[in-house]
Amino acid sequence: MATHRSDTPLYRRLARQLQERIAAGTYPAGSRLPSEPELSADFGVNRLTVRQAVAELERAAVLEIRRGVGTFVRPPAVRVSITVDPRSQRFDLGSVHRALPLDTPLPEGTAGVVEGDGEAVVAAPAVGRSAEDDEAARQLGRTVGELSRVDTVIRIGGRPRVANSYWVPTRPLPAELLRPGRPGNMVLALAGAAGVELEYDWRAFGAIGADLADAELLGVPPGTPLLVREGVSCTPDGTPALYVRRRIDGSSARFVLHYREPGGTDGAGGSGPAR
Amino acid sequence: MATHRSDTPLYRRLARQLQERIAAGTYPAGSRLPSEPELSADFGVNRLTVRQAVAELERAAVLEIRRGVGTFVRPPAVRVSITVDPRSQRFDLGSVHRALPLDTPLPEGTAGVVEGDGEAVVAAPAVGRSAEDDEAARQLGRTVGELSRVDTVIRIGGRPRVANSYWVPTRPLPAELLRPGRPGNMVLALAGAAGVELEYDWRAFGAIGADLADAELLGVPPGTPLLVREGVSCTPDGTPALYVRRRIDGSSARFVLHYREPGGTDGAGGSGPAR
DNA sequence: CAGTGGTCTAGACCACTCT
DNA sequence: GAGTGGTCTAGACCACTGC
Repeated sequence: MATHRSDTPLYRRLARQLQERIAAGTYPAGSRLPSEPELSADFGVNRLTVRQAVAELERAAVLEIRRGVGTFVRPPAVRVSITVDPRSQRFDLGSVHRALPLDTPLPEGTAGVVEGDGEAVVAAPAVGRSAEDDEAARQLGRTVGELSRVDTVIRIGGRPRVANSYWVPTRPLPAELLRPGRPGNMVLALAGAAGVELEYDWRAFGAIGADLADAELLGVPPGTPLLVREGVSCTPDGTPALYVRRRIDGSSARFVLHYREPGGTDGAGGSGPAR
Repeated sequence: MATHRSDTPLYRRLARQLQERIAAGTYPAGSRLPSEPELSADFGVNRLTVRQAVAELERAAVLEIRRGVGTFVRPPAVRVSITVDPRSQRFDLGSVHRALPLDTPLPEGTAGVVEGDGEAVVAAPAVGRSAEDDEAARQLGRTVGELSRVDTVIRIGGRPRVANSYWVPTRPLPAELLRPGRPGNMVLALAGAAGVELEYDWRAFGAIGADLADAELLGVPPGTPLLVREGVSCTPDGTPALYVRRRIDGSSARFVLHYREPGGTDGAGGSGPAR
């Protein structure tokens, strides 16, 4: 292994070999890889080099590492679909979408709604000089001093899956609304507090690695790919009234937008994303 | 540093300290961090521990590492907005959106459309037994044997930014259409080859770390957070006719969906996402 | 308890960038 | 050439998991 001449680093060649073995079925989905000391001996490289290769494949969602247990080949993704209604500011949470054939058993922890699910306030931080606060002020056409902010977390299937930050040009907000732990749909609560109706202006989708704060909120390692959905909602007369920024654990959830009416011909035999 | 008792690992405490210094302005945006040996000496930890902390902050898009030069505090993101028209299958590429105050200078390499921009074929792989191929077959309600596949890359601002895979139940496809390097909008070409019109059925957004193949195509390190946009388009009678899967470098581009008509009141003084 | 992955150190050599 | 980050090794100790 170490004798093989190449300009690509050893750990990446090792990662490629592991991925090839997975694709070839040598390590089938769900199976345990040889332990790090074993791989280290088999390939004749240091254990740290093995770890570097394994870490890359873990970030690419090819492997799943369970501390004290072993490293496993990830089965095909099963993710929560979050279906968005463009009219109301409402999600349809908890619909489980299986991305692969129907005979794949559901992994544990991906089932439907459980106790404690839903949205809850985690903090109401002062709107200061963070880059996010400045961005919110810009998007709403206000100064940071005019804004209030609320941070929430949405739990699905018992796990925190979405971290949210809301900025509104309403100050002060009712204290009850900001109480940590307060449950309930925050968009509706904010619209109610401001006494306005809200309509989508625009929404944008991006992807970023979890920073240290989001990693803690969502219970994932820093750097985990997060789906970021941000946007502005307006009152019916077009005044920007809400800037939202949501961070979603990318490996466990996805946003689905439907363009055709439900009940139409489904050529895939009902196997499309849950609605 | 090393004497400080805590159950959080040393490298993460170091990462947190670095992030605090960045937030506090000790290391301003765009500035160079002390070199790894310097940080190693300053904090009294091994260089590998420093590297672990820096690597986390790099994946979280807080730092940018330039080999042989140094490690820098990332300036506020400037990203290409990809605006989607829900009717046609068309993008509006190349519109640059600045996420932060307007006096921030544009970094190099983020300007408008340059030579070589646009979509080009990179491969027409056989539709075999990969997990993606199976998923495409399932979504289109076909067997893998009935499908053709084309992979393309879209370049914006001179850099590859979007990797695409298309599956269609048309076989064989015209050889000219599959020629590596062939430029032009692939959705339109595929619709033309099949002699049909295409409408959106659904689109889903997710986030995932780049696997080894996508990392090479996009010129980013494996594990880089990618925005994944996938979906099915139908013919007007509702027959699934195209499954698309796009992977977009999350740090440099985002998808924008507009819900209000253009020309309406823009309370933010025209500072919203490019249209 | 044995085995797994997680962290940390010390030291070495290399490839790259800029001057 | 000097300084930067990139890779790799050897060895150690720890925390977690499951039997």
